Amino acid sequence: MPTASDFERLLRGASLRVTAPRIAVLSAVHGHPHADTDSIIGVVRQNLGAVSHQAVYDVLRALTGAGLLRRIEPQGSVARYEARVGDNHHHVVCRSCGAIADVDCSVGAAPCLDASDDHGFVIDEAEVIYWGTCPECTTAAKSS
Amino acid sequence: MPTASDFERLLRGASLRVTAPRIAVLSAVHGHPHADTDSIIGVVRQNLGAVSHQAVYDVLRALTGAGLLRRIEPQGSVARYEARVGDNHHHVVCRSCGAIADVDCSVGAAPCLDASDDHGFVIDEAEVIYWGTCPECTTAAKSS
DNA sequence: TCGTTAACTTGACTCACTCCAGAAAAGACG
DNA sequence: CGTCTTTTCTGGAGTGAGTCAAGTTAACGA
Repeated sequence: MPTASDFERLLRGASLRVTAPRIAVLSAVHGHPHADTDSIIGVVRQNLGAVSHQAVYDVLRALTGAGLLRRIEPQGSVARYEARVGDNHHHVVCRSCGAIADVDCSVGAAPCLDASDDHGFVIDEAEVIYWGTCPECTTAAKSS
Repeated sequence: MPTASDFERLLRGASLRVTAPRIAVLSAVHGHPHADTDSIIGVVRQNLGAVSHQAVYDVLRALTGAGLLRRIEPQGSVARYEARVGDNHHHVVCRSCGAIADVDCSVGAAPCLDASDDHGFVIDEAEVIYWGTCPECTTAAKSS
């Protein structure tokens, strides 16, 4: 778990101003991967007291734009954020409870980066989402 | 392009009642792949006259549930529907204009279906979204 | 043709997210 | 340190895709 000064360095590295809400948001996302915006707001408020939801939305967008955070939004779910960036990992989503887990790239590096027929598109990223059932829900389904 | 009776057969095959709105929605999605809900409502109304948006939402959900349609919703876009189902194809999305194109599975069959570490999840589907720039936007960017 | 049950209509409502204008704070520069 | 400029934060109103609920209508099997 990085410290506040680590986050400060991150922000400065991205030439972003260092503010308490930003540190708090970074910290919240590091501590709660795949949290939705609402939970993040909750965590930030626990640490800082009153912070407008607007500020959190702003910060999340700024940090996402700067590449410090990654935004993921599986179907049927609200936007979620995570702090693991730059390592091209993917996600498994539970169809039943919506839980999300990280998955590293399966087939070596950049498995599916080449589409068979790209229609002339210039492709720069392949995003993979695995759909399935998480251990808890699998167990629950069996026992019912 | 399938005919109305083809759609009727599809519906009966899924043990769904055959109604005008359903035929119209199926037809609209076949004719306009990757259309968003609003456009679908527009097309359906052109063919049928007044249809409540609720009905279209309902039909879309019923047909998606029955596997007759597939719902896709890339980040930052509203839900879109397409009629190609069961052939495990994927999509390229243009970052700039949001255009969507179909892409067949690149690496033979079910390329990325196995995650390296599945955290105990039972995975049944891998969804791949390629992000890039479509030909039009690439050209536009160059000439500017 | 009749009854059951699924589907459709209408209209209100929710909720994530955005827009706006003004106040406040951060960083730059002398 | 003090001032100036720029960016960020606050609070509140607004937007829009999608959902809920109750009542009516129509499909389809008997």
